[in-house]
Amino acid sequence: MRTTIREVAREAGVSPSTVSRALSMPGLVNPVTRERVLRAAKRLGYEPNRAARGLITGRTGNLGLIVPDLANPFFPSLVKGVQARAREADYAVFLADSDEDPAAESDLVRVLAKQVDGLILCSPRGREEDILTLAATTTLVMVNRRFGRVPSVVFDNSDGIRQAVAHLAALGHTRVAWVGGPRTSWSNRDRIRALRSATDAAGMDLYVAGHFPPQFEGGIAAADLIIASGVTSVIAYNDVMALGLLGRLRDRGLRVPQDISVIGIDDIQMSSMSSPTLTTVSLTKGQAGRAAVDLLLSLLEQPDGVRKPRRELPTQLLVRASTGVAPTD
Amino acid sequence: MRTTIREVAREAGVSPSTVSRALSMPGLVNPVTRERVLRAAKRLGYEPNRAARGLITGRTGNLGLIVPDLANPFFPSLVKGVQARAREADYAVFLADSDEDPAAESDLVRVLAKQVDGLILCSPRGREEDILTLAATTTLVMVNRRFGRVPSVVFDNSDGIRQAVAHLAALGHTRVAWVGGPRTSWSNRDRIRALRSATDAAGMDLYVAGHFPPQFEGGIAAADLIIASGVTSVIAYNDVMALGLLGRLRDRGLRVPQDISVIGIDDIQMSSMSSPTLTTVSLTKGQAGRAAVDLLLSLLEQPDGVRKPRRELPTQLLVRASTGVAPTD
DNA sequence: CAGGGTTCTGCAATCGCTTTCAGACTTCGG
DNA sequence: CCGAAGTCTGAAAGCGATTGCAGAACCCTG
Repeated sequence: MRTTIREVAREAGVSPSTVSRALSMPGLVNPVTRERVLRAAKRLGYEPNRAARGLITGRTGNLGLIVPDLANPFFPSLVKGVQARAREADYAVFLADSDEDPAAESDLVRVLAKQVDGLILCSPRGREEDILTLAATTTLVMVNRRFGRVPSVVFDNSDGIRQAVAHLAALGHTRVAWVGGPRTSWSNRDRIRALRSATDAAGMDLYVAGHFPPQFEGGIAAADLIIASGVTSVIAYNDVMALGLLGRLRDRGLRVPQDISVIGIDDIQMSSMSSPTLTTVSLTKGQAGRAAVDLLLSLLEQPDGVRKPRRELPTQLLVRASTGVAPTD
Repeated sequence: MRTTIREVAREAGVSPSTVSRALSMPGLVNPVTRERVLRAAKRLGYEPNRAARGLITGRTGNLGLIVPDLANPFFPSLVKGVQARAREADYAVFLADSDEDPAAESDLVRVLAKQVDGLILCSPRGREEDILTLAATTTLVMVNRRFGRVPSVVFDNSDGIRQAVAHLAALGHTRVAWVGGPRTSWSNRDRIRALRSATDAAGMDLYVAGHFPPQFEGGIAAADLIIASGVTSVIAYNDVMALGLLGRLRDRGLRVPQDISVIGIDDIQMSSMSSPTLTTVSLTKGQAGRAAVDLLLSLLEQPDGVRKPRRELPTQLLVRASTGVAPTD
């Protein structure tokens, strides 16, 4: 049986109210009594029952985190960041994986929303209206997507991509291809927009190779188009796809980076282990998780008073072995 | 404001008790009234307050899942399995990542244990006594580790490793090396034991290359030892290490599998994407997650009545490109 | 039609905590 | 030395659900 507040009260020779106050609003209680209460609590190993507290305060002390696919190495890092920051703030985290299924996602959200104080949502493709409805009833922060007045944490894709393009230009490349992710993904749209303006500014030719699933297979599927297009460099929607690309390019007999340079986005662990190691736009995924929690918590404290409910995190090009000077033909 | 049971009661023209019963113990209530209640509930979008329910029933409807490192690709798969199965059973999952730190882990456990009905613990290196203490106060299932009477879900390492050794033997190998994981890891001990008996039975020489961190770097670090040992085949503690090994072997100028065959354990996504693709002992990680939840739930239902609180999941050698016939010198 | 048994429903207690309100005790200025 | 202000503490009322108990209504049998 767990010890309750009454037992602590009895042990300390005070009333339950005093125990409650001693624990959660010190200063309202005489230092001497408080000390006595605290000692009694420790002696009995007392931990307040969160359900009971939540029942009356209306807060659960829990956060919800919804990701589309934990198998995508981008997300574990994010989750770790969320985890760590939430723990520091004494919140526990409910994790749900929607398996890339928007329908499952809204179910999840509905169930989860009741049990948490706030929600962190990575839903690159969920319908905007669904999200707006949700935002109206729950405190929520979106990650990797931005629209309307919904609080969000995103990466500065433009800057990272600008760096990538500058890098390629410096290496003498004039033709670059884009291997696109899902058509409906916000990041994908954001990134290609950034890429367009960067290549325009640099006077480079851009070849866009449609939309592919954001997985290894997507990169494989794109490779032959890329080869046929005759570009000397390619930027992929994410690292996993870039790795797929790398594999298929090699199978087709091309050498990276001598024949073609490849850049990814994300900086997942594996990208420093591939051969060649992958040049990539590094995203601070853990920080994004922490930032999302921070934003969420401040939103919870002052529902309207948050001056800037949008955070944009810096990105950084990481040059590794998959990019080199453009082939001279 | 959320709708409460009283409002539903009023809407349906019955008492709160009846609403409660209609929802959670149908059969105890007249079909006609029940129908009326259900419609009222749906109309009002009623969802029972879990905290309130938990307060009286003593159950939270939550499960806790503690993993050592979400960045290790083994775990996301496990988490997904747990997730999915828990959701089916209408449980939500608290996830905590201990960052491979046993101290942090026990804190986590303490906090989490209060908020869940049961705990799934992946703690390959936690102290046995800590776990026993925990098991005494909480319903818990361990994954990937077995000792005492603590309920557990593990993989049949012996069988997988036997398959791997048989495969190597069939290819003509007579000398095999083991690249070990953490000294204190239960799986590591279990696997090397299995390997010893398999190589003995097959009359093969076994070279054990100490202990390495279970990461890519660990595999890299082991590679030179392996080369120096003169074996023609090697089995690594896990896929990530095997991939590290692959990288370093290539850098050293060895061809896989012509000069040396490499086998991993886990079957992480990346192992089918490497070059060469990795032969590996495949573990059904998702199933393990589901099995852990199943076991936990049955334990919760009948604390003592579970006939076999240990599950062992099958393993299967997956032959890919990193193994080939032994070099003839 | 009386009496016993079912079936269904409502009342009220309760889970463990927070919080309002009022009372008890101090302190202090006049 | 009295009253006002200030400081602590306790009693009690909930939060929103579940559930034991008892009463009401109905069924059936003899």
